[in-house]
Amino acid sequence: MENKYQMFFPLSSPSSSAAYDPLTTNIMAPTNPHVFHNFHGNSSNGLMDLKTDQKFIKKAAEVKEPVDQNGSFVGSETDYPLKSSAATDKTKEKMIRKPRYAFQTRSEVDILDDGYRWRKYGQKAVKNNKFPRSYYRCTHQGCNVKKQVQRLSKDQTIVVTTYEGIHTHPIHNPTDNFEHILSQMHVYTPLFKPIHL
DNA sequence: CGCGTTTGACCTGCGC
DNA sequence: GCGCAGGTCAAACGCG
Repeated sequence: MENKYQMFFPLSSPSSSAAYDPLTTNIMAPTNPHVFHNFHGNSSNGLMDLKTDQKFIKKAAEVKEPVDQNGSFVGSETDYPLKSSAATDKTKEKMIRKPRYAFQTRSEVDILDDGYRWRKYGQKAVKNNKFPRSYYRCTHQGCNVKKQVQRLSKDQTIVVTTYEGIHTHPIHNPTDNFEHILSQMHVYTPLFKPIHL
């Protein structure tokens, strides 16, 4: 299988402000692929360095489309209960806010092998999109990380992957991890300006 | 047999 | 209140 991915790194600001409250959207600009190496959990790195003092985020704003119209990476925080039936007023206040990161890759395959083991737990048809969205959960015991994978209706060569949560364990297969993928990846950054020009 | 996928049902939030 | 859409569950099924 060919492992050629094109990644859409963060752009400046979303072109459409309708669904993007700047308070709910974290634009990240990794200067090198190593920020992804710590995807399993170090909040001190660039990728995980998110705002933690945000107010309650309206769900509609965060879930709609994690990616802007230019096809860029955005991240946002989400907060909703694992099982919404338990979401009383009090539990809502205590709901764990999980960081959520979305990015696009140009790939022929839907599933990017990032080194973790995922178990698919659902698939849903998405409105205005002829491609279904797949829901995955990390199979590692005690790790509650989820991800959603979806192809863009506009451009079916683009795969949108949304990670939710932080891995609490090492990568399952270090020889085929996300960094490895990145090393094979074509960086597609039309508006992204590297630090060293 | 264990693990992962499929898929319909179910639940909840939101907009009207 | 109702309908829609997103997200999750869980039984059935497939595969190695």
